[in-house]
Amino acid sequence: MNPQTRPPAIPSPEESAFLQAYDPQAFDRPSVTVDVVLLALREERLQTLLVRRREPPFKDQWALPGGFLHMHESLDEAAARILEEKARIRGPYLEQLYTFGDPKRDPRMRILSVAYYALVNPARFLDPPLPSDEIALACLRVPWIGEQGGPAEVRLFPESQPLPLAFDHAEILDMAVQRIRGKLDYAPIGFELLPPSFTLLELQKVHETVLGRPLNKDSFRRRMLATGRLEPTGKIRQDVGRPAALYRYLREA
Amino acid sequence: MNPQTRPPAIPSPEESAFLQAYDPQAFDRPSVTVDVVLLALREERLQTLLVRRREPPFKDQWALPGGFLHMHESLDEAAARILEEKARIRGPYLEQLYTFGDPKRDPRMRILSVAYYALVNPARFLDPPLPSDEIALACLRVPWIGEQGGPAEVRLFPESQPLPLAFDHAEILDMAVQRIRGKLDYAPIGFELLPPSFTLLELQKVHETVLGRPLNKDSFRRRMLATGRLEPTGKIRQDVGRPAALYRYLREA
DNA sequence: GAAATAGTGTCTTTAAGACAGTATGTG
DNA sequence: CACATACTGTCTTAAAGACACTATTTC
Repeated sequence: MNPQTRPPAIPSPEESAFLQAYDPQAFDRPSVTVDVVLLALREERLQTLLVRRREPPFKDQWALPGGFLHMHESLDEAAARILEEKARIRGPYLEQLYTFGDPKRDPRMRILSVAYYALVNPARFLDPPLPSDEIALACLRVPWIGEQGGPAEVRLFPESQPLPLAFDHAEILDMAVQRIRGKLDYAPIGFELLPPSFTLLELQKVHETVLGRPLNKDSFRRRMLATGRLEPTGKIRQDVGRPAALYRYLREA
Repeated sequence: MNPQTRPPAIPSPEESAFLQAYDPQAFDRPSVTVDVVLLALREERLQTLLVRRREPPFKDQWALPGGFLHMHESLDEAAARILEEKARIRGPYLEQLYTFGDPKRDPRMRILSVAYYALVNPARFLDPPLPSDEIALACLRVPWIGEQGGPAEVRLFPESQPLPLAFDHAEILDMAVQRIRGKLDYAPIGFELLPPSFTLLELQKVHETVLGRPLNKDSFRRRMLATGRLEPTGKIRQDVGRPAALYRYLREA
């Protein structure tokens, strides 16, 4: 990066004087929360982490894990903190999704939500047993395929009724699924939902579950191996049928 | 907001310890601005709208057009308002880009920037003549191809020196170019930079300028016509050489 | 007619899909 | 052995790229 095109680190004396006189409370401001769509794969289903609200509005309904942005932390740090607080997950794949700012999205007051989505291997957070009354990994059913929008449905158990979500969290969830589906086509992020080593068929099942449609096995193998980012670990998974080679994902180019 | 509930500006050592332990700023609010990367195409160059800052910080430097979010408007409305205020442009293609929230991105205080990008046909805003001292359509030069990141350089004239931008606006600009390049591959948004009717070669030149690389003419024509969203207007552009059919973009599926 | 751009037809190349056939484990 | 899954090879199909050729204008 060219330093010439970047702002100077130290303000001039003139600017320092201005900064001291500045009243940061001069204007009214919205509150800012960070909400996280955590996606994980369990039992061949896409699942998402929900927490039950203990206070109005939407008391006792389910919502995405979230919290207010602290003044000293970046947005990325806030998202990571919230995931660690609510689900004890550290260092997952985490990416900013969209910022939701409808003036009426929270009935109390003006609150922006900077939404993130996280992909995680569920083995990493089965430590505190789920589900409970407070927090649950809910099943996600997305009745549409491809990248177009559509309502995602969320259930506590595969056969129970769809849950209504608090605020505009259903919309946030929709966008998270839409985003990951679109991204899966050109970025091999499916492995983020798997343990460090996995077979090609496991990776394909991940893609199929996320995309909601079957994939051609031959071309999937070819495409994945052609990326050059899958390295055989040398080990073998013996399950049923012929043993399969285990691969590891190479993050560096 | 009641100022009494806020901590004093300069806490005593004892209070500092309290503040650190209990993080009272956790419920303080950041300011929120909306900044817009306006992209237009003039003279076969990608250009972006910049305004000169009249106040510190970064006084007299160029910045993206932006402003504080009003409490009654949505983020989309704020972006549209800012574009109309700064450049008198109404109803352009406008899409949220990313939210920038580094705690130190503004030296005054904590300010989030919800960034948008807009695509517009420059014929629509040559009404107030540009450039001036206050506002300019600056040339964009992006020395990298494809969708990977890289520093975008901005100049007032094609041959002048690159301008430093205020705050983290260079980073925002980088991401806007990255986003539109990625999107061009699967969404035919090039026509947003053109007048309502255009020839296929004009559309191809737009794609080439944005992507920074030449495209195959035959396959570009085929791909565009195969989308089924280009409708011949029946009219003809006579310029030099054989006249070309003019097309209009069909927004509905 | 020369130059320039528009548009068509077709061959080659490449990637995806389909599918047969072989390999190697389990019971 | 049957069965299940892993992997290879090859044929077909569809899209992209390359390129030759014709068409229609301006000069």
